[in-house]
Amino acid sequence: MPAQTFRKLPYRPRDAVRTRAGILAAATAAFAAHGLGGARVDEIARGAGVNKALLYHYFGNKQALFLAVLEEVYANIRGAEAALELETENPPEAMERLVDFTWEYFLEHPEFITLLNSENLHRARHLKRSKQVRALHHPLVDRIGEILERGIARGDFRADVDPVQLYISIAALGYFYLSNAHTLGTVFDRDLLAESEKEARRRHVQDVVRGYLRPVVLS
Amino acid sequence: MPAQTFRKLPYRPRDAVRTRAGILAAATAAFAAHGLGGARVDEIARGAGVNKALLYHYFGNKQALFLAVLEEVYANIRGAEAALELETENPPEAMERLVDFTWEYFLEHPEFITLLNSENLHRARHLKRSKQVRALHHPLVDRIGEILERGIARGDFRADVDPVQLYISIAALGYFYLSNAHTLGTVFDRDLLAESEKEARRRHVQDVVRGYLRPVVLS
Amino acid sequence: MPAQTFRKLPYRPRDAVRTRAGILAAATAAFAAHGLGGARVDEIARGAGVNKALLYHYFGNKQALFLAVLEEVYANIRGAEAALELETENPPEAMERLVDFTWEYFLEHPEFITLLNSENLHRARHLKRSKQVRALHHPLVDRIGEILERGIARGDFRADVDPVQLYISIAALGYFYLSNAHTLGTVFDRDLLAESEKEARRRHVQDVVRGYLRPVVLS
Amino acid sequence: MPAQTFRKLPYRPRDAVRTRAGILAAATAAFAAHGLGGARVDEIARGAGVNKALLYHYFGNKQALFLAVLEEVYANIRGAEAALELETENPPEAMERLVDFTWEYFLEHPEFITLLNSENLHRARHLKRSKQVRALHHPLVDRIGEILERGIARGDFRADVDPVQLYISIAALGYFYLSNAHTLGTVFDRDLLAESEKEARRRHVQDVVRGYLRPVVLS
DNA sequence: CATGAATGAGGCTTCATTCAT
DNA sequence: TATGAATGAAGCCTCATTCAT
Repeated sequence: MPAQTFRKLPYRPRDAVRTRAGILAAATAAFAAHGLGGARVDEIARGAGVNKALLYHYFGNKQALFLAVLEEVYANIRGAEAALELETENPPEAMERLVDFTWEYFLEHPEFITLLNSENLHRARHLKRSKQVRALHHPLVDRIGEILERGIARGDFRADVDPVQLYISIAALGYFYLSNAHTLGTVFDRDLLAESEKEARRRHVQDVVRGYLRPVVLS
Repeated sequence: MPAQTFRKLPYRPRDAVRTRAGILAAATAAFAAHGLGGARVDEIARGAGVNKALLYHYFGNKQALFLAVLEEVYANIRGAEAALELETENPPEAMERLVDFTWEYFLEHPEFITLLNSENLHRARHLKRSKQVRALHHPLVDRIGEILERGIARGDFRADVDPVQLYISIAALGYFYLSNAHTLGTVFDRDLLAESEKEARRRHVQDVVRGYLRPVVLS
Repeated sequence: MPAQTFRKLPYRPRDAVRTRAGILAAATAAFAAHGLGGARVDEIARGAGVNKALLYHYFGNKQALFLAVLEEVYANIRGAEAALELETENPPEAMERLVDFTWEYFLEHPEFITLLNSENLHRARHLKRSKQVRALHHPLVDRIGEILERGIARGDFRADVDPVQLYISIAALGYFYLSNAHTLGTVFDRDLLAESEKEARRRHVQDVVRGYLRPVVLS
Repeated sequence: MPAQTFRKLPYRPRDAVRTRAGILAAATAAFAAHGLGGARVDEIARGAGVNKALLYHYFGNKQALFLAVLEEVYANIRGAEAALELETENPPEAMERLVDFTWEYFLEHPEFITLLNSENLHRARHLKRSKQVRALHHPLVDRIGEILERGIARGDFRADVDPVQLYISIAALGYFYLSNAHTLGTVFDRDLLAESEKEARRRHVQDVVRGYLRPVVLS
């Protein structure tokens, strides 16, 4: 009840930047929890502590707001990723770091998963309109390519690896597990989100990627 | 089954069964296309060529209908899977068959993916109520376990593999690619659903699984 | 309060034709009173004693409902007009009847005027989509043409009259007076809608039309 | 008018007058295009290049702004009319000039028509509050009365003409044609706003007024 | 078994207007 | 004088569901 007190009293920010960010945050939460169609504009406005009309003033409509959210979460993950130290002497270690980062990012940002699922249900209709998002991903592919090259040169990795395929697989192994944890947990009767299970999955994913990348030995 | 039957015209028995199946088919299509929240009861009824009230008569409400759809698609995939010949002499080949089957099933049954995504958005709320679905999955885990055992015994596979983790990974590598093809295709600027790309993915998935399962060689 | 009683109790018609007509009537009243933009769907539904959703079920949207109203009022005026006995021996008398009818119709159907004004504000956007309305007006032009021909032949009328221009003038003299009675009354400080004034206008319109149609005498 | 004036930059005096006029012009355009209810305060402010709050500062509210617009357009038409040279030796010529002026004014000021229609939809609620508008119209009636008197005295005109009725008819013949051009054009399948049609209408209106005013000849 | 008619609740969006500076 | 930020009220429309036959 104190929160209310703060919101009701003269805490109307009148700070466009902060208000906009607040709306975006509330929208991210709502879209993540219920999907684009399931989220309620009313709830978002309430969550941001503003009037619905203001939301429309800033973002135009629900779909544009959804796109803004998508662009932000993409910028966030790629931003965090960019901060990784991957240009190490040791390509397998770099790869391990990338795998760990990806798994942990999904784990700590469940909204990323639901948001992308929702966008895919709509066949990426919104994202396709984005002008920034493509550019965000070139560096990622380049960096993975460089790690692979160095690793192949050193004999750490097998030679025939497509960086995009590899990245999709790294993501897939974590994303699918988390995205579908509820149905998988139900049908396999196993609490996949228990801490120990999550740690087991992390190791499994590392194993799969490492195992796959091992050079092929001819007997 | 008196005179009425004749007076009221083509009242073939089993109509009820067929009508029910028609509704289920229309519902599958609608839920797959738009998700649970996005599908319209009106559209389902129209698609099945029946009155909305009849749909309620048969299934009670939208959510129960959704669960019926889920149960059906799970039964379908597990049924097709069960028909696979995996008890071969050659465990790597059996594994390859399972991987191919899984990839191809997802490819040919895109509804399976959207339906599960939708159910996961709802944290498997409906599926948890199902009494049949769990039983459906025991054989799957058992069979994978058997293949692994035989393969390990023969030195085909590494020794530390959890069948459930493995199955989740096999599914993940295909499912995520297809489920997120639209966003991935957009951000990587690549048509992941082109025939050649799909075939490349199939090979990649095989490579990953085979690579992972290779016994660990100590130098 | 008895009306309510009837509406609230099992007087849900379940008679599609009657319900539809009721909605149309309520819509006519509302659009006439407030224009297309000013009328409220809520008010229309309440006026018809039905739920808003039903209105959308029958008419699709507000604009389609507006068009349905327009088509109905046009059909009504042209229908009433068609019932006039104009094929008399005496063309001036026929003309007089048409003038009187037109004036009185506008007087007794003020909704016709506001509806058309509203549609003209929208540049006839809705009416242009109508398939029926054009056909409705051919007979009118033909009949006026015939009266004129006979009158000219008999020396009752001047010779150079375009039937469409004439009809527009006959309508104009009454329509504008009634349509703009409020502003005209205000600026000229005169109650143009008093009974005596209306009767005076009727005579004036007859005078103008008769005066105009008189054959031109060369001195 | 101290230092501030120089510090705050181009604060020309009389800006207020110009700003007000700009708002009025934008409002006239918007109300003419969409009616009172259909016009958007936002659009008016944008059109005037000012902040919405300023508009409220100057005019109080939308309805008061609408009244201001009405008063201006009435002042404009009566002002232009007053500049006509009607006190000629030749009453029929004076009448012809008035008819031409009226027609042409409507033609060149379509906003006048839509604004009055909108005000009449509201039963002249705003205009009735105006203190200036009534006074504006006395001279008009007087002048028409004088022309009529002189013409009757000279035997140019019939004797029983009410100046207000006559003016209303002169206005009606042009106003209704233009106001309802879209619906009339649609139902009669004729482009009433083509240049040739407009010129034909002008001549027709002149014919009707002249024909009506001709003295009644007793055979 | 099957249907057409009807509805309550709620969703997205718009808009005139006011506030704080 | 002028502004950008913010809002309450309401408008159009949709949707899952029920009723009466």
